[in-house]
Formats: sequence, structure tokens, C-alpha cells
Amino acid sequence: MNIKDIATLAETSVATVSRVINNDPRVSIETRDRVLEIIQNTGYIPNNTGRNLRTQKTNKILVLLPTIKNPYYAKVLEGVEHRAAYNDFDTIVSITHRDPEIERKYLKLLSSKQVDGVISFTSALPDKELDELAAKFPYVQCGSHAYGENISFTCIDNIKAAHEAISYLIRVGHKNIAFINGQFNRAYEIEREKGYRLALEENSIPIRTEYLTFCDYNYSEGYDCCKTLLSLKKPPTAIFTSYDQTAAGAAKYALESGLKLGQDLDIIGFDGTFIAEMFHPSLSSVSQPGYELGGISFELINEKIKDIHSLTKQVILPSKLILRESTRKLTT
Amino acid sequence: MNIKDIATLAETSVATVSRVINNDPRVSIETRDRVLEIIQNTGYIPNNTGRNLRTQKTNKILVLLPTIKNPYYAKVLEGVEHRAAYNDFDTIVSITHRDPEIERKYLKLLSSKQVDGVISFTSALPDKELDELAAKFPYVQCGSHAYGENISFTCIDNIKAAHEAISYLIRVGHKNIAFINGQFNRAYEIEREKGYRLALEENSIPIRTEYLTFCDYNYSEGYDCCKTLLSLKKPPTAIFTSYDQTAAGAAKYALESGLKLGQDLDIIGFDGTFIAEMFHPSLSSVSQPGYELGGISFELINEKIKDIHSLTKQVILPSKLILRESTRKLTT
DNA sequence: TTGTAAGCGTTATCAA
DNA sequence: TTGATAACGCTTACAA
Repeated sequence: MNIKDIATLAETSVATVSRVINNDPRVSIETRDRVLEIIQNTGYIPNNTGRNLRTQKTNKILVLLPTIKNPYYAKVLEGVEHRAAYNDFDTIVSITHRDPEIERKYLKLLSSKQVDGVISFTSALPDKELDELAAKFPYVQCGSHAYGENISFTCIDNIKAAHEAISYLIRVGHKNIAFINGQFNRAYEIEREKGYRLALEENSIPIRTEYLTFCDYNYSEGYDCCKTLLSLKKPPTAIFTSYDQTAAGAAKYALESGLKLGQDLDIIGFDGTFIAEMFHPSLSSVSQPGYELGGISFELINEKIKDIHSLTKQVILPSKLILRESTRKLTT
Repeated sequence: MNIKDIATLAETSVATVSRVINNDPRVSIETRDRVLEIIQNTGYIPNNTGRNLRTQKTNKILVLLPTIKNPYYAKVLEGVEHRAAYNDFDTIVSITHRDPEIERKYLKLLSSKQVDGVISFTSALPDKELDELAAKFPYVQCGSHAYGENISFTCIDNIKAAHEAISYLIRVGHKNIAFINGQFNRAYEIEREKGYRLALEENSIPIRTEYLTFCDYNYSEGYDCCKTLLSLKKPPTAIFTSYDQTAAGAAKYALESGLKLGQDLDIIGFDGTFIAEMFHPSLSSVSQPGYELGGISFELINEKIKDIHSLTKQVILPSKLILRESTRKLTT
């Protein structure tokens, strides 16, 4: 069943049927109704491949996620999808598992014209490769600073966000603050470490390299990291982590060791996901405006889809430190 | 840059270039090398839309998830992707948010020939509609029983799984066992309730309707449900839930109320995700073999893609009750 | 081993 | 307002 069949049944031409399908006003009401009825009765659905080939457009965007184990992405995806749907775009999601080869495979959907644009989170590819891609195809980054002339991106100010968290810990009396960062060496991680260092320096607290640890996005690695940290000669009294799940792992180890969070040990996670809220005791966390980041990502990609030479933009949104039971209160 | 350009540059025909691209042996080594060099130099990538239109195939499967907030799906997706990649298929994921309209929109990717098949989890559409779809297009279900002549599916035996969990709770001495089920009225939920009832009946424990509660996949609803249950005149001494996240919410409320899990109250969740393991104290859970379910889903869809009239199959895999700190031990 | 040409299902141009 | 037809980029009979 194709457009030709419909044309035959409606006793008209394929051109007219196409016009009806695409709401072209240059069709008489009678013809339109006749065609629509046939379409209704036959359950005909236009073949998008044919359409895409002809129009050189797909109205689909691809969202590349490193993993779907982090619920933070759920928020962002929702933002992307809503804005995309409003603009008549379908959202397709692929998981790279942080494997550069898988990532390249999915990025071929761009170059082989099966999606109009890509929104990517923490790529595993070199900045240069991405920038070259972005020069030719609509490609934007979400949640992390991108380096390249052609890559529009939106994220929070990660330096400031980490700085705020560490400053809070210092203000409530901590001097021995450890940082469990991500281990992927992406921009957002580097910036969070900068914020960490900055806050300590501002308060003349020497930086102890044994307090700077790294681990995968994974509760059990957070658990292990915390174990290592707490068995140091001078164990930290507060831990800041780059993910809520890592914070939960660290918290679990601390609790098992008989420590009381918000008393013996303070913990602050990152992302502001349900994990931090759900944990018992609830965990403080630096919250990212995921939904908004997603929506803006779509706007950025849409601009590049309309015109690949449009201005490359950076949109920075505010983060928010949410204090819960895992950190002691500020006494005024 | 298209196949014609390459043919011109390589001083040969498009047919030959096409043969080179598709590894057709009927090309001389010299021609092949010449063409490959041009392709390399120009960075040419075949346009998949043209290819798909011609071959009437896409080598893409769509995985429809109700949400990505449940980490159980991460395991399943991994299984699907690995098997798919091995068979040269790309995996595309879309989130329905349990909205039938969104689901129908994505299912149009099937009828409009943009994907070769769909693997769906807990659809929000009527069984009949799905079965009719599955008669025409490759459509399989994962993780839940499907009703329909044409829908192959793979899942665990949900009756048995729930029965096993409840039987354990009875064996360690419980008589007042509540069940926080999902609220979507899907097959797996109905079956788990059957398993729950069966275990109680076998032990001549009367079923109290106030112990049968329902909530969304959401920790805070689990929290609220637990609150309601524990404020009953005769509060349950054990709670079984249909999701780990709901179990965590229930556990959180219990802990906040000063109850000790595995002592004052036992909790068993479902799915066997990291959430259950990560929680403090760790939560017992009925684990599903997610990775395997994913792999089998792909095999099932692949069979239907090869031949839509191939036999409709059911593949049932075993589940496993994993006991952790949230349940008391069996004293022998 | 190579090339010509038809055709996949659309949309868009042009003429009527 | 309508219709005939070229074109999108590719694969594949069929012919050479």
C-alpha cells in the first residue's frame, strides 16, 4: 500500500494525494475529503524512508547517553523530548556505554542522514574529532563544557557548583574534605576539581592529594573509595562526590562503619536525583536543572539544523545545593 | 557526495561502487582498491535512506521503554544491544512515559518502515491492538506475558517468583504480609498478585484486602504506601513490592519510624537492581535475568523480521530470590 | 568483471 | 485545482 495505490483508489494523481497528506491548500475540498476517506479506510501510512530521501530531512534527533543507569538523564531526556515533540521532532536515544567505537557507530546516523542532529552527553571521543563533526552536522553537547568552534552546548557552571558545595562544608567546620570525582576526564570533572581546589585555597586549607579520588558511576566504587578514604591516617570528615550514586555508596560504607552522617561524616553528592532523596538518611546534593538543560539542548540543535552555519552558543544554567540529612546544619 | 560522485572519481560505474561497498566478490582487486581509496579520501558515507528505500530494510530495532527511571531496564537494554550489534542491527530506544499516544507515535516507525521491529516493555495499549500490529509487523514483548496469537514474548514466571518470595516470608514466621504492587494493571502485576494469593492460601492465611496496595514506580509512593500500611489497626510485619524503588521508599519510611528491617519489619523488592543492593540496610529482592531477557528478545524479534509468519514463541526464564539484610534469616 | 537501467515511495516542478 | 514526471541515493537484474 503506497501513495500510488491511494491515488488509484481515489481516482486522482499521486501529486494530489501527496498534497492532501502534507496539508497543501491547493486541493479542492471534495478531492481532499475523498482522498482522506480512502486513507482512513485503508489505514495507509506514508513511507517515511521515501519521504526522507526526497526531502533530505528526517525530523528525528538522536540523544547519545553514556549510560542509562544514572537517573539524572531521565530528567534531561524528558526536557529534550517535550521540546522536540512540540517542534514535531521524534527523539531517539542510544547508549554508548562510554565506548568510542559504539559512539562513532551511532554518530554515523548523522552522516548517513538518518537523523537531523545529535545531542550528546559526555562523549568519549577527542574534542577535535567532535568539532570537525559539528562543523558539518548539527551536533550539540549537554551537561558539559565543549571545546570547539562549532559545538553549541548547555551546562551548569561546574566550577561554581563544586565551589559552593565545598564552601558550605568549610563553613560548617570541615577542614579535611575529600572529593570522589568521576574517572572519565571530561570537562565537567576537571571543572568540579577546580571548584574544589578553589574553595580550599580561598580558605587556606592545603590540598591533600590522597583526598582526591576517582571512580566510575557506580555505587560499589563509591563504597570502596569511601573505605580507602576512611582508612587513611587522617581520614576526611566530609566527602564530596560527582554523582549521587557514588555518594550513596560512600554513605553506605560510612553507615556500616558505625558513623553517623551529618555528625561524624558529611556527604554531598551531585545531580540531585531521586537516589539522594531516597537514601536513608537522605543525602545532600548539588542539583542540576535537568529538564531545562534538555529543553535548551533541543533549541540549540534545532538552530543548527535550520542553519549549520548559525552562531555557536553556550548556555549556562544555575545549579543548586540541596541540603539534607547527610550534612550538618549551619549554626548561625 | 554520493555514490555517483565516487563512481565518477574512480572512473567506474555506480554499480561497481555499490558492489565494493557491499563486499560483493564480483569486483576485480584493482577496481576494488581504487574505489576504496576514493571512498577513504573523500570520507564518503553511503546514504542509508537511499539504501533502506531500495532494500526495504533498515537493520534497526526499536526498544520501547515505559520509563528509564528503573535501572532494571539498563540490564535488559544491554542484552538487547549486544545481541543486536552481533547481528549487525542498531538499537534505538524510545521512552513512552506510559502514554498510549506517545507509544502509538513511536510504533508508527514500524508501519512507516523506519525500523524493522519493535521490542516493547509493558505497553499501555490494548492487547487486541498490539496483536493486530504484531500480525503485520515484527513486534515482541519483553518482561511481561503477552496475550495474542502473534506476539512472541520472554519473561520470568511472575506467579512463581511472587509465590517464592511470599512463601519465604511465611516460612520465617510472617502472617501479616502486605503487597505494594504496580498500578498499571499489566500482566506481570496481575500474575504477581496471583502468586501472592496462592502462597497465602496454601498456608491458610486469609487475604486481607487492606494489605493489597498499588503505587507508581516511584520511591515516594512506596514511602506513602508503607505509611498507610503501618498505620493500619493491624499493620503488616512484612512487605513485598513490585519494584526495588518502591521497596526503598517503604524501607525509608519504616526506618524513619524507628523500625529495624529484618527484625521489626521485613521487606522484599523486585527486579534485583543496584538500588536494592545499595540501600542501607540492603534490600532483599526478586532478581530478574535482565541481560538474558534482552538477548532473547532480540532473537525473537529477529525471527519475526526474517519471516513475519514464523512461529510465535514464549520463552520463560527463571527468577531468583536474593536475600539481604531487609529480611530475617531462616532458622534451621 | 563491468555497466546500464529500473525501481524503492516520496515530493516538487512545471505545464495544463 | 490538477496531473505527468523528474529527482532524491541506493541496490540489483540483466546484458555485455
